[in-house]
This record gives sequence, C-alpha cells and structure tokens, in this order.
Amino acid sequence: MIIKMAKIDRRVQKSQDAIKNAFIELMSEKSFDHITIQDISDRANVGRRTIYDHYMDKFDLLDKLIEEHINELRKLCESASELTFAEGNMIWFEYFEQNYSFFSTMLSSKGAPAFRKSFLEFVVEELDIDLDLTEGINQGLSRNLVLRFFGAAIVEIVEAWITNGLSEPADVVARQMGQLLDRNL
Amino acid sequence: MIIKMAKIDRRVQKSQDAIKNAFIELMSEKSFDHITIQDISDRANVGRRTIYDHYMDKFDLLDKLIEEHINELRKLCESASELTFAEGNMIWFEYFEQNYSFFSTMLSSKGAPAFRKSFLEFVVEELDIDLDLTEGINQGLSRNLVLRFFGAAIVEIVEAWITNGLSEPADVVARQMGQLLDRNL
DNA sequence: CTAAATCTGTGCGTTTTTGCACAAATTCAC
DNA sequence: GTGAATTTGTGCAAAAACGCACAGATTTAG
Repeated sequence: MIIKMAKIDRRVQKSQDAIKNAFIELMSEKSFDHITIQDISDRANVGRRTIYDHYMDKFDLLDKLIEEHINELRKLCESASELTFAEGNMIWFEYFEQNYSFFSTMLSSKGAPAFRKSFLEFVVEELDIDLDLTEGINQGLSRNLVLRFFGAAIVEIVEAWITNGLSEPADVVARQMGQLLDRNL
Repeated sequence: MIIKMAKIDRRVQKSQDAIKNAFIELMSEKSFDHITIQDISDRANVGRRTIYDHYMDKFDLLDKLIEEHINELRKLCESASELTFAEGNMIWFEYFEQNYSFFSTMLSSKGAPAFRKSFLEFVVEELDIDLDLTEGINQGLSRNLVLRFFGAAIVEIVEAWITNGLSEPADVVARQMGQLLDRNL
C-alpha cells in the first residue's frame, strides 16, 4: 500500500469501471454462462479488444471482481480490528449497502455460486485471526468447527439481508449480529 | 449526410459527451464566466489536454454545443416540413423535453444570453422558408416584421415553458402554440 | 500593490483504446 | 447432424487520450 501506489491511468480506470458495471448489470439479467464478451463490450461501450487488454476471459473478470471486493472487505477488517463486532459490523454493512448491486447479483439465484464460496472462505479467514480458544467460553472446542459454525452464520445473515432487498436498516442488522458474535467470540 | 458518414471514434464520442455534460452541469451551478477549463476537465473526468484536442476554448465549446442543438432542431424542421405547426410542434417539444438540462441552463438567468439570440435567429430562419406573403391573411405586411413578430412569440413560449420547469404537458403547449401559428401563417 | 496561486494554451513522448482481419471454437436453427 | 451464424482470442497499426512541463496571463488574498 505504502510501497507502491502507481496511480492508475484514467483511461484504464474508466474502461475497467465500465466493463465491471456492464458485467454486473448483465449478471442481473442472465446467467453467467449466457453472458458473452460481446455483450459486455456492447453494454460497456468499450471495444471488445479492450476487455482482452484487461482480462483473460469472463472467468478472469468474475474472479477479479470478486477478489477486489473481498480485498476491500479485508481492508475494512484491518482498520476495524480494535472494535467490537457490533461496531465493526456497521462498517461492513455500510460497504454492502454501497455496493448493493454487486452483492445482490452475486448472491442471487442466477449469480455465480463461486462468490458464496469465496466469501465464506474469507469470513472464516478473518475470524481465524482473532479467535482465541485458550480461554473463554470456547475453550476445548475444535477451531475448525467454531470457525465454520460462525462463518456460515455470518454469511447467511448477510445473504438474507441482501437478497431481501435491504428491507431492514443496516445498523439494526449489524448491531444484532454483532451482539450474537460479541457474546460468543 | 448521405455523402459522408465517417462514424465517429468511440473515444471521441465519449470524451465529447463527458465534456459537454460536465459543462452543462457547471452552467447550472455558476455563470459561464466563472467556469474554467480546469473545472470542466475535473468534472468530466477527462484530461485537460483532451478538451483542447476538441475545442479552442470554452467559448468554442459553448458555440459548438449551441450549434449542435440548433442543427438537430433544423433536421427536425426538415423532416416535419409537410406537417402543420400543431403537428410539427409536437416533435419540437419532445426534443426540448429530452434535452431539458441543456435548454434549461441555456435559457436560465445564469445561462449565456448568447443562446437566446442564436435560437431566435434560427427560428426566424425557419419561418422564413415557408412564409408566403403573396396571398392569405398576411398579404402586404413586411416580411421582416412578420418573421420577427412570430419568431419572438415562439421563442418566448418555449422559454417560458422551459424555465417554468415543464409544468404543463408538452403536447398541450405544442398544440396550443400550433393553433396560434396555423391560424396566422 | 504585490506576491502567491491558479489557470491557460501548447509541444511532446507515452500509454491506452480501437477497429479490423482471421482462424478456430462454439452455439443455434432446422 | 449439418451448415450457418456467432463468438472467441490474438496480431497489428492507427487514433485518441494522457500527463507533464513550461511560459505567460489572470485571479486571489493580505
């Protein structure tokens, strides 16, 4: 971060944004399999060639897109490492809200199940960092079991909230989930 | 039109669109005099250099912008030359509605008075084409006087409708103004 | 009024985007 | 299943956008 910050060329930024947005849009209209590079190129109003300048193929595009958001979430986790779950969740849920269209399509039925997997993996990874089994109420439990147990729980709540169209206020969900986690971890 | 239709490069189109939109936006925020090329470049998210690749300066930009819309209106007039005013006006007012942000800023207080002048000039020009003084109710009247009389009237109605925020339905205004014109020209 | 800051217009070399063409792969329609 | 149509991935050369630097004009602040 501090080491290399070669600012991205404005054109690159714009092209990638257009491509990603077009892709997300298309994901909400048809399944991943039926999206063609051509479609993306048309929708993004970008030369087909340009897409290949940035991504290997649509799988790569999807990967990069997922990875990018996971990385953003990872950063948020770092910056919130000193907070309680209840507090940190607020930041998380804000991010979900801001990038609603992405998470919505990625978690919806048509969306790539790939994302759910990556997401759970990441959540487990993050929980792993702070989980302490040597003392407290979780003493003696299997690390793996605890991580998967709460990891899946978190993912489920986020998914439900997103696919329900954000029907409940972010801060309410964040606080309640935070309460459950702070009580257990 | 039929002769040369060298399709515009996608990048050119996008840059110019961004620049024009940024400019229109800025026009609604501050007066023309206070808008800098820098502002436009920032707002449009386009290199300052790029603006100079397309326009001499902000005056040129304004000119081109105005000219472009006037030309569009001219095309509409041609395609509607066989219609009555009541009918043709519908097409006109649709165009105004579609490009509301442009006309709105151009006719608003802060907008460049330059536009009003160009616009009136154009309307007169168009009326001139079809005006026949050799017969009918306008026999014997001064051509110039008739043109300016109704030209100004038309501009005024359009201006009032636009600056009033399109409070009345386009088709109503179009039809009523059409009635007045069909009765007189 | 003066100094600092900002904006302007332009030259220049670099990077990115683009369209086109093409062969191979895939999908679609019948 | 076969043939037509579409999509894919890539090479290439031209066009556009870019950032930077600079000197001069203009604006802003004290």
